Amino acid sequence: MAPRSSRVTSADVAREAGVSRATVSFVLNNTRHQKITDATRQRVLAAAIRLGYAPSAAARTLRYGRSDVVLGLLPEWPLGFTVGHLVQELTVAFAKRDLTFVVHSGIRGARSLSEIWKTLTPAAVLAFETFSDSDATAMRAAGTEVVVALYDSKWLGTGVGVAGERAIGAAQARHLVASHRRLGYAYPDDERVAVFAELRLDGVRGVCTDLGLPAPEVRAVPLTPSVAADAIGAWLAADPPVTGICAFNDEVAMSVLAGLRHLGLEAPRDMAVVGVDGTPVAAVACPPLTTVVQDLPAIAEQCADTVTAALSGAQASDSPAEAHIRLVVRESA
Amino acid sequence: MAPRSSRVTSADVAREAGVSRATVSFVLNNTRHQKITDATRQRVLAAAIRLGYAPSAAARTLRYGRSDVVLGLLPEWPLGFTVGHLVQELTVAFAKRDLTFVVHSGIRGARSLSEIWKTLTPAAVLAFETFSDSDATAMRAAGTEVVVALYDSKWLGTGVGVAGERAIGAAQARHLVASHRRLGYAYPDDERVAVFAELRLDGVRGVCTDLGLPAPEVRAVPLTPSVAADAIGAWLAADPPVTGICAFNDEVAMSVLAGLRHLGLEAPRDMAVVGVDGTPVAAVACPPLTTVVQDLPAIAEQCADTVTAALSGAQASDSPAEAHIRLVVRESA
DNA sequence: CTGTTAGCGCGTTCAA
DNA sequence: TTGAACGCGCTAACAG
Repeated sequence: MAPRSSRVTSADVAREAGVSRATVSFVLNNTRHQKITDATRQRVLAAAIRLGYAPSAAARTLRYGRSDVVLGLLPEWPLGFTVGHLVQELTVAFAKRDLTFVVHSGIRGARSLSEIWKTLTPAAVLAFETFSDSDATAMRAAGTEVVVALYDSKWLGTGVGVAGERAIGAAQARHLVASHRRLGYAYPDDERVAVFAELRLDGVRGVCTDLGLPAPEVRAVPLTPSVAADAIGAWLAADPPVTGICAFNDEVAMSVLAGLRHLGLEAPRDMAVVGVDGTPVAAVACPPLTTVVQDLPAIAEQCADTVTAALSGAQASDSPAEAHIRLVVRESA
Repeated sequence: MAPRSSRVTSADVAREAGVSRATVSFVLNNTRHQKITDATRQRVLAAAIRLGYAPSAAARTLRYGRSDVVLGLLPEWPLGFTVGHLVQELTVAFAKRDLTFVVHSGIRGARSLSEIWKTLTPAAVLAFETFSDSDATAMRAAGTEVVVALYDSKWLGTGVGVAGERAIGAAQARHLVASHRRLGYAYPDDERVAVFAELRLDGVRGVCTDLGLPAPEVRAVPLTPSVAADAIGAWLAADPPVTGICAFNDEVAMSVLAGLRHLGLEAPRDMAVVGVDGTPVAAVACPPLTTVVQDLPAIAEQCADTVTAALSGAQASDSPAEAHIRLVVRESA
């Protein structure tokens, strides 16, 4: 590592304003129960601006034990529209609460979890996937207060995470059961998203059970039209045939649509398909895709609430998962 | 801010191993020209492990003047598959070089740029969009060595950024001119990606000019089939008709395909379309989309090389933009 | 040759 | 309002 470069420090400001470093600190942090003359305050503020003073976050972090960073740990699976959007909303939500949200991709080959939080000393860690107990313990020991895995049953919130995913599957199923007696589930061809897929599938199963319908017929549907066509053939060959498909997400749903075209069939006439995510392309699918969208700004707000509450030792209130979910009905179902 | 919690420090390790804190530091950093007995070394290492010692990054950063963080500043526009993938590859590339790559979304409503780098004291900042000179100056003054805007003409590399985007447009055009005399450019319906769109369009223009063909006919194509159909109508009504379309990206390309279906037309018979990005859905488009993909791992490596070179005061070598681009030919063109 | 002492970097805060 | 000390790791200079 190279040596540091010049920097304006609080000592420089103190010298410029003719006061002590302590006074500079008091003024800049509006410390209560420390009476500072208005004249002194102005002198310090002016000096700070004149010199372009920027407090060292490192020193602050060293002192407090943790930074104002909230670390988002992204999963290894491909990041699409939804995760990107959620990250943006989380960034805004945390900014409102004076926290800096940064994201690190937890991809294999990247740095180990411990190296990352050691580097950042975050106030809170928000992970998509579960991490080990030892990691969690170590983080807490290092000063990170909140440690949350979004898609883990340990997560407290009901509006996001586990319950939210179930509600997504349920919403798909409820739309289809109006005109289809037998549902299928188009499972993603990617091990890494299995956690999600299982939860959403669970939601579909729940609706089927509640209505006394047969359990959904699960098939993996990769993003290859010909292979998707095979899955469709099997669904339609069942007795009674499976005609309503809940797809894991819009991509998988569009693959089902491609499979239908491959067989010379048509949605929703021969088979109805519902996706998840409300990606922009879903609107230009063939036919335009009916899909379940989540209210990501609301989810982000709730996440941020939970984290800030935990940071101050309180408990945040939950909002129901259903409130965050909406069905966009287009032509595919 | 709440007070800090307990933490294992180098002093604890020193006490446990029966040596001074200096010795602990020497051992843990493999400091040259400081001979440490193997026995002592083992004792320190053992103590560190036993206690679960994790050096404070804040203290290190305070000492060195900057952290080992490389900050990626994401643009405000929607983050899709490609940016997500690039972030993953950059994370891996920087990890190889012992740097921690984190990303912050520069969305409106988020924290100001200055607050972010003050918080992180990054070794380098990698931005997708240009930032102001005052920001750049302030960052350098604060100890951040490298400050780069990827899609800015100031960027040195030829393989990524500006030159890369031009090469993408050129690749699209070169594929189409084999069988189409008049090209169209499907421009995105989003102000925020105009920087990109202009560069890619420039690449298309260049090929047309070189071959003595008319300049590409530019039309905005939103993600609405009926509106896309209008654009297609205009293209086909031209004299001679525009029959080869370079789309800004796969989404826009798929919208063009939807517009064709809307008119009862078919690609590539009535109009050929080439996308950009190689998104997974492009493979299940109707018809499957021909698209230009970038070698993101290679681009990430080159970015990381440039940054590390700059961090050590050297100059990295460039590789040509064309080497990072590949055409995936499917059915749409 | 091996290991220690001492002080720095910067903002915060207690005691005076 | 301020001097002094603290948080934690690094390293030049020095002692054994």
